[in-house]
Amino acid sequence: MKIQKQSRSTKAAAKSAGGGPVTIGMVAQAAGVSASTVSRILNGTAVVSDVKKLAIDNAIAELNFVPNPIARGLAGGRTFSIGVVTQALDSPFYGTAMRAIEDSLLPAGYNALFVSGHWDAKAEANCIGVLQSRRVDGIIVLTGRLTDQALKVYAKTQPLVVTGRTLKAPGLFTLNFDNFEGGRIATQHLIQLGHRRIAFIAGNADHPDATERLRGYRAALKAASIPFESAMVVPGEYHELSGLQAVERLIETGHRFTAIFAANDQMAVGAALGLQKRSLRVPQDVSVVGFDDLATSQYASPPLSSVQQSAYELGRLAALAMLQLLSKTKPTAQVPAPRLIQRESSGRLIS
Amino acid sequence: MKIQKQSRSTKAAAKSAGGGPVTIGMVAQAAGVSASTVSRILNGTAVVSDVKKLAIDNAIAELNFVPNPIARGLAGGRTFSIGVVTQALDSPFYGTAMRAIEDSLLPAGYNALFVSGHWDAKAEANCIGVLQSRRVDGIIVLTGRLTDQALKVYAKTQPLVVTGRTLKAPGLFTLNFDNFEGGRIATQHLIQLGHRRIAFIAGNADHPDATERLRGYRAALKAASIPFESAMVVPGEYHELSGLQAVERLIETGHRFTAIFAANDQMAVGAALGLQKRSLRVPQDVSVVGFDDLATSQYASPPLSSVQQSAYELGRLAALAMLQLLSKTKPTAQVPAPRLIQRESSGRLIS
DNA sequence: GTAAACTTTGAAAGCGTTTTCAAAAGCTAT
DNA sequence: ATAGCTTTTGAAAACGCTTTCAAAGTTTAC
Repeated sequence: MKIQKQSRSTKAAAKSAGGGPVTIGMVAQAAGVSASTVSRILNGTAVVSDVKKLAIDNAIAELNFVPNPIARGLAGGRTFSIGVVTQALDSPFYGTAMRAIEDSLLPAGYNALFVSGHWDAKAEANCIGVLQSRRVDGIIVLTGRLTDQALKVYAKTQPLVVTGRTLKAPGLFTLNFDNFEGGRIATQHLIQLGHRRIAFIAGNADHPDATERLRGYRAALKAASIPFESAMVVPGEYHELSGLQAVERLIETGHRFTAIFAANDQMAVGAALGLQKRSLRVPQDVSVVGFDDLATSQYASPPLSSVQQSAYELGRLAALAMLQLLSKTKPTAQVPAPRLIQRESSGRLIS
Repeated sequence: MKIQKQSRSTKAAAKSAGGGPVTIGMVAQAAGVSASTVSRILNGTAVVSDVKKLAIDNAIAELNFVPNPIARGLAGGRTFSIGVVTQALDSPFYGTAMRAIEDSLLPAGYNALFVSGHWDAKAEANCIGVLQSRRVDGIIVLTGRLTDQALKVYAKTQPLVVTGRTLKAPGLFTLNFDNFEGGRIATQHLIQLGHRRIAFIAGNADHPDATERLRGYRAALKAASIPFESAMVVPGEYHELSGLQAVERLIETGHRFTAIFAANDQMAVGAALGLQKRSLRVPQDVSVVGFDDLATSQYASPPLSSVQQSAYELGRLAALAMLQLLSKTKPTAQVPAPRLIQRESSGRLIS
């Protein structure tokens, strides 16, 4: 044993000279203590005498020591990384949420591992498998397709924060946006502008967000005693092209409408383009309202009225909740209520 | 030693019953070989007899064994993860590149670790530090602000793929887009449409992409014997707002122009909006051409003419080059040449 | 038939931490 | 002082893998 220690020290010294990574052993040696003690102050897992603490702090600073997260992960079971399952790495909405997550996690010493599930439950399960094999300390799922049941099972193994649904289970925290209310106020806004023939471009029916927004649309119509017409609802797929196609379909079927509410901004932008292609002016001929209030929507032509749903805030709160979950504090965050941002794409009905 | 082995086996058996993670030791035991041998076929580092290979393969399948990347990282020095330094997690252009990187890396058994440098050399250096501490096997830098010198130093430690510049060094591969040519053909396109008073909205001057695009603009003017006027060049910052502001400035200074070439699509979109706010129609009054051909640009109002620079292809090639670097093959990938995509935002000069 | 040269294999030593365990040291109360 | 606590500390084991080393087994060559 003595020999081993000797060899260790020699190697440590050699390494320090060579410039290789600094290890906890080297710090220990420099401070004249054992590695265990260094680990203890690193993790705050035990009290150490002030004099040693000082020596160690100095040694750490001097050697510029950074603990190796890989080794930490192996030994301690904590990797200080949080897995984030997003659906598309290039989504304008979730991109902002990812930025917020990174911004919030980094100061706490955590890294985010982003993987994308492509809106597919199986791919998502795969992602979670990858994240688990990488021993992430927790997982944030941005609005996926997994079943509530599956999520509850995952939550048993590690902290889980999920957006886009409401669910209660130990180790699980959900953050849900009031899509119903969002749909309602968007429609109400158009009604208040005098519109009564309001088309709705829906999202995928198997997407809970989408169905909630539709419900909001119907509720607003009902409140204004406007009869619901199923022909005014056309399916979309949350991207620009489907918004454009939806408008074509609406026009071709010959249904009159003076306003369009699209279930997200991307479809709203596509719809606006579709209208302009048919020489319909926005908002003089048709008003358009979107949903999400993407950063780019204020620069659309014309700038898009939309239901604000702050992706940044969503990401920030998700990260915060995860940190709380990890520190055994009960998260209580609440997503801000929907708010209508009126811009130039919606205007008073000109009869 | 015998005792230790005994205890290990016991624990392995217990774990297998308990449902905890399957380890290489458990596989070894099930197949009746040593852990070393299992490791060997896992990594293909040595020949093992067919009979044992079969037994091990079966055991792996049976136990559903997945090697622990953390342990692998510690022991072997390979983590099967590639760090990606992007500048903004929510950039439409780099988002697409990230998607391509993930798409290309996953099938090869690698994961991507995305971190963002926020267009700041210091933050970028920090990112690289984080990635290194996580022991990534290689780093892809998407067009950062670090100096060539710094990159060369990093390349000495681990494989490095960098986009947005041309550089030669061992362990370093660069992937550069011909921004000069892109700027040239965009301007040439406008000239061919009859425009002679073409404004240029530039990107940040400390961004090599931006200066190259400006050079291309000037070259095209020169080729057409159009004198360069510095008043026709206004600075921008690669986002929509700066494009809008640039147009305001151009109009306020009273310089006549019939076309605008913006150094990226986001500024072009902002510029189009700025023109429309002044009741200038695009393209009837002013033609607009962008750069990057973002996915959303075809849905702008009007759909934007732009210089295509495939972010997906860029990401794909970067990932591919990284895999080649890791397998000691010399990467040879080349970014496709710029191509002008003509849409409705640019039209013949109506005099 | 034996020496020399490979080939296949397992034991054991790492990789850089954390954590358990027990020893050492410092107190308190008798 | 001394027994009995509590606090601080270091040694060593553990995490799950890779890799080195050497032993055992197989060929090949004379």
